[in-house]
Amino acid sequence: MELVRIYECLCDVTRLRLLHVLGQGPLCVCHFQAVLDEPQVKISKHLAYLRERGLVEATREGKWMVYALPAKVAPELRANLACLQDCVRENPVFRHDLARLRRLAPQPPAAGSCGCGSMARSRTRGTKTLSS
Amino acid sequence: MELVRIYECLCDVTRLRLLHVLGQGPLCVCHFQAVLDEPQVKISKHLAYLRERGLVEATREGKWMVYALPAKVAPELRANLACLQDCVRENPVFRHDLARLRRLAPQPPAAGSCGCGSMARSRTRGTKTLSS
DNA sequence: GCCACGTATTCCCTGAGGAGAATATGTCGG
DNA sequence: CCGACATATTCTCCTCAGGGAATACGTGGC
Repeated sequence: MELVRIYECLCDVTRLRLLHVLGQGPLCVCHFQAVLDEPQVKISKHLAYLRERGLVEATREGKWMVYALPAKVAPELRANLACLQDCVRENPVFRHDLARLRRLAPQPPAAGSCGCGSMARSRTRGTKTLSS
Repeated sequence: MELVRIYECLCDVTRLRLLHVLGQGPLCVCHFQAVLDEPQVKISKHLAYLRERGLVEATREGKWMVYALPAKVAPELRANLACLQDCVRENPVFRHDLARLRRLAPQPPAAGSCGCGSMARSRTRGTKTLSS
């Protein structure tokens, strides 16, 4: 069942958040880190998971990997993504993600720049490596 | 995340089939066995799984346990069940389940009878215990 | 060629979950 | 009380998934 593979992808909050944010447009990993405030390895692994199963596609932009929903989305996936967007519309976590996304990139990141360098020093984790 | 719990329930074909069939109305375990053609333990465990997570409710009818979608379904669940019904509409397995369901119970099983006794000797599994 | 940066992969540990066989529980009819 | 039936639970085995730390890889700048 193809459908089951999709649901397996939706079984994790991190992945839900990734997909939800991707609904707004393509994004690079460091942006995801900043938006979700989760460690790099976590983001990266979940994106790999989604990629293996074809829920997202990745393209290299210089040093950055930009992830996006595939150009042609299967109907079942499309339906479920719509359903997801609908279900989390009022959820604080997901709203917060969108808020941070907009704060980071008022306009969609232009290909080739990504803007990652200019923003939030992506700390590796709660390790207070900063301001110490 | 409440939503994640729902998706976890949708990660297994057997459970998808159970929920799909339940969309047609309440059903007892032996009917499920006949409709899905799966062993008793499998059906039973997956129903228990769904029940723990509140996706289905169970009531005893004499010797039979009748499972049904809960009276009040949470909006997220409702949305996802609708999405599911939509996604599997053309899937052979799920269509087949519905076909067998209709063949077994042209009219919804009356509470108190269940009709289980009158129908398909529910074999425990592919074990050819019958006609030998 | 080396370094810094962004990202992916590996390793290790832990826990969940699916399958089946066997067994237990609950309910009814006698 | 016993036996038949419907269903649930337990046990064992196995695979997969998640988390984090450490490390590898790829790219661009000097």
